[in-house]
Amino acid sequence: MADPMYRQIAEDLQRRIESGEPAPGAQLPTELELRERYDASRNTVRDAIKWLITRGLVETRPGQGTFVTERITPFVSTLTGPPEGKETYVYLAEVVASSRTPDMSDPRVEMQRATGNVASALHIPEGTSVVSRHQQRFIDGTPWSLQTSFYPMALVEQGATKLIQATSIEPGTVDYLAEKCGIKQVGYRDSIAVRPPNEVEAAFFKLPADGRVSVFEVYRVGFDQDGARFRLTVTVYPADRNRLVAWVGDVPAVELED
Amino acid sequence: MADPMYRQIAEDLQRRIESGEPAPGAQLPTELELRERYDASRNTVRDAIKWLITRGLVETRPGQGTFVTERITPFVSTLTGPPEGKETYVYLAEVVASSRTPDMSDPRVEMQRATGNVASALHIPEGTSVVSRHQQRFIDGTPWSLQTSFYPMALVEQGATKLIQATSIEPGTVDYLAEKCGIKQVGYRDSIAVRPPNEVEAAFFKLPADGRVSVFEVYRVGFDQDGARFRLTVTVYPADRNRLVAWVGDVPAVELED
DNA sequence: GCAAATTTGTTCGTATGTATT
DNA sequence: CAATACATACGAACAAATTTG
Repeated sequence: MADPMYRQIAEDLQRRIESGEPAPGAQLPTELELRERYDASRNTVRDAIKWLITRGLVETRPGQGTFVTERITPFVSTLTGPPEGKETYVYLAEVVASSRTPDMSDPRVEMQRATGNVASALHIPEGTSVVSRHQQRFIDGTPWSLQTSFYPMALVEQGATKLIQATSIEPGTVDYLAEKCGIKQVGYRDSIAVRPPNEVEAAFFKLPADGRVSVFEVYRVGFDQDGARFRLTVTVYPADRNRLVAWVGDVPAVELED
Repeated sequence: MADPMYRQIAEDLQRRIESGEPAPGAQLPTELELRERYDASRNTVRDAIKWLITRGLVETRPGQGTFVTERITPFVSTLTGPPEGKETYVYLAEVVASSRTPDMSDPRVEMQRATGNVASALHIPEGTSVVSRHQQRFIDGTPWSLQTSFYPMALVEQGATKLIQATSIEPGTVDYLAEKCGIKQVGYRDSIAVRPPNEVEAAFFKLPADGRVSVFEVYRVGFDQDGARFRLTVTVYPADRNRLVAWVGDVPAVELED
């Protein structure tokens, strides 16, 4: 008398899937067939399938059936780079092979008052005016990440007026701020957390509506030559198709591996 | 005619929880009470609660009720440090306050043949003999991470015999290998992924059995002065109570914030 | 383009088991 | 031991999405 029946069914299916039969992409027997095979009710079979869904082993498509999930070759983003560097580097099998590059939408620019998270990350009082620049980023058409950068409004007053224009800043915001305000980024710090996606994120990344796939949330704070914080960038990556890399010291170039 | 009823119930409850009523830790009305409030069946109410569980908003305790989950103050681990550095640094509110330190079990040492992941990370052929050293790590009694390091058996043959003893190597394995084999770690690379926990991990970290809370998996490969890979460390952290930090360039010491 | 068949999604009702107080 | 509350399991019906004829 060990596990409940739905767990036993789920574990039997899991063993079969992990042994490669049915293979990734292939369809499982229908709920009615499984009901007969395991001599259980359809609801119990559905509980077993739900358990497998939560673990990412299968996915269901209404009107079609239940399928073994296929492994995605992940995008690899490197967090570490030159302190004065512009953006996060990305390596991925397809990019390397076909020299495709990330693509991003024009920014949506908003004036906001700094709320708790933003204020404490930038070390400014809550309610301080900030500019937020929000972009959707794609790789080869696939939604890759959502990025929002926050800058104190004071920078705009110091001449960095492009910050409040809804166009990309070339060759990069860090260079632009150095030129306009004399702010040089001498370092940055990333803080990485994992959480379930909100509705906007789930829709953009086309994540399953059940909130099973979580997202990486990377807070990057930029420091200038005076040790002051002048920029916060929050980047959200779906955890099912992304991998982050950080390195220290003397290491060879990144290849693709585990 | 928008969402199904269980979603509407879930979203109503979510709004209430996010507005702070009921507060974290407090109990929700029982399933039977909710059944009456929303004029739905108990099963539909349970579907709504399942949806909230998946998103980490509530948890159920058999015989007691359904409760709003409490936020955990996370452990913060810093990935970046000196290349020749020994271990990952940890900062956390309680540790800083009461100067508590991480605590780890004696290693479980095994001789293994390198499988796919290990072999490709260490750039050795599959089947090569390796030593694995597995440790459980706690902070103030709380399960914090599971760590397994893999070393090519060749290092043992070169004199690093402590690798196959089931005791901690003080002051650190990196120092020990420098002394015994002349291998100096000049850099390392971390690769961070997120996945659902396996059964061992779920049990050790006391994660909910439904696989909802995922884990960080950090692969750290150490490189020596010849650019060769001599060590792979795989560390697994439960994502609900951990946060990773990486920094580049000149940044002030870490404080606790978002 | 439409209708039928197939398959999963939602909702109800009911009964019994198990954990906690 | 009894009461309470969640967990599991069954059966049934209809809805919604998709494919097929």
